[in-house]
Amino acid sequence: MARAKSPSRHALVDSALKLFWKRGYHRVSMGDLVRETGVSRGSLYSDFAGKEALFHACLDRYQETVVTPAFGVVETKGAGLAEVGQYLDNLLARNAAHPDANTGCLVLNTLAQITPQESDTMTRLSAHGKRLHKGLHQALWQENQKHQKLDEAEIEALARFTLISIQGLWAQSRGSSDNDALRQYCKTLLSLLASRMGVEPLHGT
Amino acid sequence: MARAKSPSRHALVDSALKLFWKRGYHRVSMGDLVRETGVSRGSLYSDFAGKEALFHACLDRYQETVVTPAFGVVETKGAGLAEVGQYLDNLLARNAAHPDANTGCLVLNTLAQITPQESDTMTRLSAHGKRLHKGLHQALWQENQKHQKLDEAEIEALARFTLISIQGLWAQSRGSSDNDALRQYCKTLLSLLASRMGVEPLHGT
DNA sequence: AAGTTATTGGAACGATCATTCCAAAACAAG
DNA sequence: CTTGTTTTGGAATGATCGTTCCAATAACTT
Repeated sequence: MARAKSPSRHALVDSALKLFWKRGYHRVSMGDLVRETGVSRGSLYSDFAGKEALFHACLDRYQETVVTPAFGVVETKGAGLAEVGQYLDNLLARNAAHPDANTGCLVLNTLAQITPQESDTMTRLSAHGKRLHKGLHQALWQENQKHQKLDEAEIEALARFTLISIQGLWAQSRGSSDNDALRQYCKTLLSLLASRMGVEPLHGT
Repeated sequence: MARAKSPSRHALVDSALKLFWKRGYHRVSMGDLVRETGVSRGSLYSDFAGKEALFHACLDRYQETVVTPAFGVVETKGAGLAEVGQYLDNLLARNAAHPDANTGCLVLNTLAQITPQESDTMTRLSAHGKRLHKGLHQALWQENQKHQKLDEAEIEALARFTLISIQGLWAQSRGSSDNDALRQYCKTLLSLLASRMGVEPLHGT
């Protein structure tokens, strides 16, 4: 059972993910998906319950193939403010590599496009937010261990602040391809965090 | 010519604006607009070239009736960091007043829902961004006059930073109705700006 | 080779959408 | 009341969408 499909399941989902990412859930039709993935209509519906189920597979794959490679550095034990900076550099590099297609963040794009009624989708989106918050909190906490300048509540506030700021960064990256502005923003964010935490100013890119 | 319409033109646009704001451009049908505004299909199409033209009228009205009352305080001559704080408080109050419907910001919602092809719409959206940036820059510049701690480039960077941060705030306000988190975020943002500019910590709400 | 199973391409369906059109109703002026 | 003008409600149009269905085709198995 479950023979190998002509384009492997991962390749299929990757193609669909690319489409959803660029155009948004509602602006991708099943016809588009058939054309882009090279998989027939019938097969798509036998592999996935429908468009939404396929999209959920894409959201999961997005976590694996996009979020983890970029954000993993912040989630590693021992990560600190420097790793947050690495993560931001990673974002900037990704944006600079594709100056034409400002895709932004799939999760945030989707958040603005669906209604709270689509709760299965919503669950995945808020899980993403929790993941980022947890990682940032851990990194800031570990950084603070070195300088002992802030208490737990302040670390929590800073983590939340960083999370929301990064969301703003993503939103901005969709509207304009002005990479210098984004770079400047990241630099300011890091510098503000550093000075609040008592870290020597970083030699940023 | 141009007799008085049964619901005045402003009332019509206000109803449409409310719908677009809550559900997003693509999720509002002309049928919805007919039902909600109480204006017939025929009249809608004789008053506006189509759905997009009506939406543009809504975007303009949004500037007048939402952005200006909230952001005007930052745009007044002599405004400083305290007025930025007032603006943020205003946002929080608005969000707390409608905890059920997390509408977020109409402009940012739209930004995530349209494609760059719809350039007439895009023009209005980026005008909004320019307006906010200009107001923030002026307020920070004037604040800096009092303390003379930062140079022009740093003010510019801080203004951009604040703008993008506020965009993150809006994005966040759509996903969760956790008003405490938003309040904490605003407090952190203000506190970071204050310490960077050499302002005595504000006695926030 | 024939027989069995998986996959295909596309037709068909029902729903929804923006837009157009127009006869009937409401209204204003004479 | 009788014109002339607006406004209305809804039918008609053409397009797109997600989903279902199925005969034809391709791919394996024996």
